[in-house]
Amino acid sequence: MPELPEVETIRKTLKRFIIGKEIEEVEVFWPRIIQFPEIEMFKMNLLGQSFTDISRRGKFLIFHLDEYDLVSHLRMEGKYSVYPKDEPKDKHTHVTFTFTNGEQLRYNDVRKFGTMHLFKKGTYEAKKPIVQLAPDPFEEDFTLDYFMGKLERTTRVIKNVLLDQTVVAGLGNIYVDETLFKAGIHPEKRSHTLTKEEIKRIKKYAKETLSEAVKQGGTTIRSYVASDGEIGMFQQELFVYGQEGEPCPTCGDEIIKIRVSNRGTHLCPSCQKENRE
DNA sequence: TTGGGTGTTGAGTA
DNA sequence: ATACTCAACACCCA
Repeated sequence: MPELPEVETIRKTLKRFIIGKEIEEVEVFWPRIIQFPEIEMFKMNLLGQSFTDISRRGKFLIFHLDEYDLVSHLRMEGKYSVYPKDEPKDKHTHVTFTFTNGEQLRYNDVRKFGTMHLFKKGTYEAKKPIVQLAPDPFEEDFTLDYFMGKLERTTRVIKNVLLDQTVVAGLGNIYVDETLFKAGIHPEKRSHTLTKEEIKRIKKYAKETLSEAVKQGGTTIRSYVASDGEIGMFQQELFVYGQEGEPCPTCGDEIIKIRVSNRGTHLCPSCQKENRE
């Protein structure tokens, strides 16, 4: 499900529901989701803790509590929402945090791929999975020099490099395709062959695409909803993702779908040529 | 009915 | 270093 814009939307909406709420019980129905520490310690550490804030790094949500930080990745279908605790749970609710006020924060994940790590406050940045995460396009240290340095040193195809969260955080399959379309670059172009101007365009359009999508509350293709139940609206502004067979908004040629490293990849064959002079 | 595809990522293997 | 396959899991659709 979520890439940076969806995670950011969830962060903003969920904040309103949980800040200041104190946890009195934690239940885990699918143990794999809890990566660290082991389950009993995870539950025990959270008892009596109150949520103070939610932040985001790339596609990770970071829940800040009094003495701990909870690092959560939604992978394909993870969702959070708050209910009265006696409302019946849906069959895909795998972790619940019950508050002292009778409400309950629920983690719902149809495919059960999501992960949670709980660390002592202030230590998560130095630990996996956050430690190896690159800056996202909104962060100050995502500079042109940094980005060029990364792209020059690899022969991999550009689409794969942009999906690599240790190069740039936050982009997934939708926003990589949109970014490369706007930049006029073929997704299978080798990273080290890109010119400085092309790299500048990728950097600019990655940021622009993500920020427009945040403004629209994310993209809802299938299942994504924010924590208040609202769907995203950015799908109306997609140029290539899911648009195979439609005319390119720039040149009118047909948008095609190919496979790049086994990921569905959408592009305009006229605007994004593999070898351009 | 079945198999291929889905907004993600990590491990294992050459 | 890179590429490829598989795995985690459930659902949808042709």
